[in-house]
Amino acid sequence: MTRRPTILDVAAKAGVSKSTVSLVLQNAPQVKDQTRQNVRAAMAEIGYIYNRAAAQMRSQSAGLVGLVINDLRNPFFTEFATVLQMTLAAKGYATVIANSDENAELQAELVGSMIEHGVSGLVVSPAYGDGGAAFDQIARANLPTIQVLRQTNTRSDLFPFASFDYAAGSARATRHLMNQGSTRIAFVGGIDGVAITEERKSGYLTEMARAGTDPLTLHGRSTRAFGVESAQALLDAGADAALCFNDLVALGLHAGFARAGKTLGRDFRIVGFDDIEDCALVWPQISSVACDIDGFARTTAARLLAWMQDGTPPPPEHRAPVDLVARTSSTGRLP
Amino acid sequence: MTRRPTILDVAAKAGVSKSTVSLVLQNAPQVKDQTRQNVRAAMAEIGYIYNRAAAQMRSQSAGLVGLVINDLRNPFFTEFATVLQMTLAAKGYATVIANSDENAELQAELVGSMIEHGVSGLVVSPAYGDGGAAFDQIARANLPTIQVLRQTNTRSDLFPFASFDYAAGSARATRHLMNQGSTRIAFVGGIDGVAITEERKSGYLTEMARAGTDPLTLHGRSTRAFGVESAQALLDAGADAALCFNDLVALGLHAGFARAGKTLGRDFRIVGFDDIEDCALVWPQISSVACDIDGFARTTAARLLAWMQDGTPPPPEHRAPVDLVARTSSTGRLP
DNA sequence: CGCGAGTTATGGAACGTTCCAAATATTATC
DNA sequence: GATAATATTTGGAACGTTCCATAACTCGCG
Repeated sequence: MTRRPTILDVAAKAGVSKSTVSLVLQNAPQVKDQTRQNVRAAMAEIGYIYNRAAAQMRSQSAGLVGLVINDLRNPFFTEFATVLQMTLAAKGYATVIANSDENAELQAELVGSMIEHGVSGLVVSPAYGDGGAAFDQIARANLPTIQVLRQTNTRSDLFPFASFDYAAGSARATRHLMNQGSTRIAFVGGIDGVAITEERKSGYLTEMARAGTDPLTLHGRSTRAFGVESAQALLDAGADAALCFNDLVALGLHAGFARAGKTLGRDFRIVGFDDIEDCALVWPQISSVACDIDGFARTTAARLLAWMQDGTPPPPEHRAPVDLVARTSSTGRLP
Repeated sequence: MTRRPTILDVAAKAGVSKSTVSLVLQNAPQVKDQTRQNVRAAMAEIGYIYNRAAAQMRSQSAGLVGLVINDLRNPFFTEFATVLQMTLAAKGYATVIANSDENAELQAELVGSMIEHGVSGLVVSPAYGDGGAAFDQIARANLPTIQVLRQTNTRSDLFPFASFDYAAGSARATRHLMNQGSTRIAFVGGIDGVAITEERKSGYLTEMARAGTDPLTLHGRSTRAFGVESAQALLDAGADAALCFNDLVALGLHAGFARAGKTLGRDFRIVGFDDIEDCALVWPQISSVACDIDGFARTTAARLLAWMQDGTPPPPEHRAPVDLVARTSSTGRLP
């Protein structure tokens, strides 16, 4: 096994200097087309492989972006990660994706590893808990970093925050349920006290207060399993509708009510949050507050790129609009 | 903004040579504990950040592993990717994850980019189509690479293949449906002619032949949407049970039959494939051929590590056992 | 105190790029 | 055909590590 060819070998083969080869590699405009072709041919012929580590060492940029997600198994985050990765790949950046699994310590380690790998920027959906260590490292390395979907660090000059306008979405969904005739509306899922839960609950609380009705909240982990369990609890509490913290909870309720022999949209109304694909693919279909996660991921990628390349940081806080998608689970109408 | 400190700065601070600092960085045993501590303290004090690019350039290893997945949005693959990444992270490797989105051309690009980034090994669940370019590149770079879950390249000496024993699983599931009293069993989903479809179908065909019954296949994309559509087609064809290509199709059928007013487990029996979490979290619960994807991911990580570090390649072909999990959708019994 | 055998620590030479200033080739202008 | 202007190419010096051969310590023992 012979050693990998370098630009020196390419240069020798093509009869030019290594500098010229380097220029070709960087698509510099000042090389003659003829030369460029010769060099390209030489590269192909000897099977040259670009050594990014060497380039990075000299130029301080690796064409690498880090993505740390608190729960990669959640389809909402998976979709975000997938679209972000694909958008960045189209711009020539590779993405190091890691799942912190809601573990702040692990998150700090992952961030450290990514910084060592020379990422040029980071996108973080932070884990709950003490994220201090992770963000300190980032601050020290002075890396463009966007906090998405959750904000655990309030230094929004350093770590601008981008998310959805959850409060507006939950208010909208609550009014929708009221308009459908529901009177005992519950809020289900989300861990009490956590910022995102409070946001997604705030619109609900506002609307309930305005209507003069007492709120009814059932907090817990935002999983299908929790949703399954909660169905009976809701019936026992005399609720006739629920706004769910996210679609996983809604899907859980969906199963729970099916088990209890209740028909969604008629016996009980629910609205989910995030509008993941599954909502339209179960029966009855689930209404949900739609977050355009694809568009959001693309916007995030664009902002990160602008920050990394031109040094223009995104606004400290950004709220993408959300939209209510009414389906059978809240309207009772079949599509 | 001052420049990042290097080992030279650390060395100066700690009053040792750069070589010693390097030794400490590599946890070499021959440095005195006292010295090690001094160096560590110096690093902490000046906020030293390890420069992996420089290290990689010299030592030819980046502590990076590439993972290319044909469909990262599929929960089955997401789970695999997540566990693999976390297992590798525990061993000090960062994972570059990319979604080829079933696009062979994109896949080749992604693989190229990963090789340039100096990955020490690859795990690929290949896209259908001409994967030649991607595998040629890998072969040229001579990188340990495991093909998982799908095999598009047959050079199993270079690209060992690891997957599940699908044929056994589908036979098992088919017999199970027969034992429940189903007589017109269909196979639904999977693209005709594709290797994995044939595998997952083979056990079904064998058992049907043995029972002297004509098989009934309904091929198509392996998505929930296809499953939703297929429910009516199955009823029209007079089927009374279905073995699904994967759980997404089964979940689609689940919704489709709910829409048609049919009760799974009584009016119609289905068994899915992969046993993703959702199967137990919908109602009625879906029977499925369980693939221990977590264990599989961990095994894959271990084999890749062994190959990268000790040069011992895994066996050319590995089939992890599968298990049938019978639930309401095929037995009619409530849990 | 001097010696040998370990232990620890060290300076210099890689590694394969990019960057820079300067050299050389080409073209336009008179 | 000479000169200026522009287009293209080029060597050499970085970049921050690891590796290697060698140097400098430390200790026990005669």
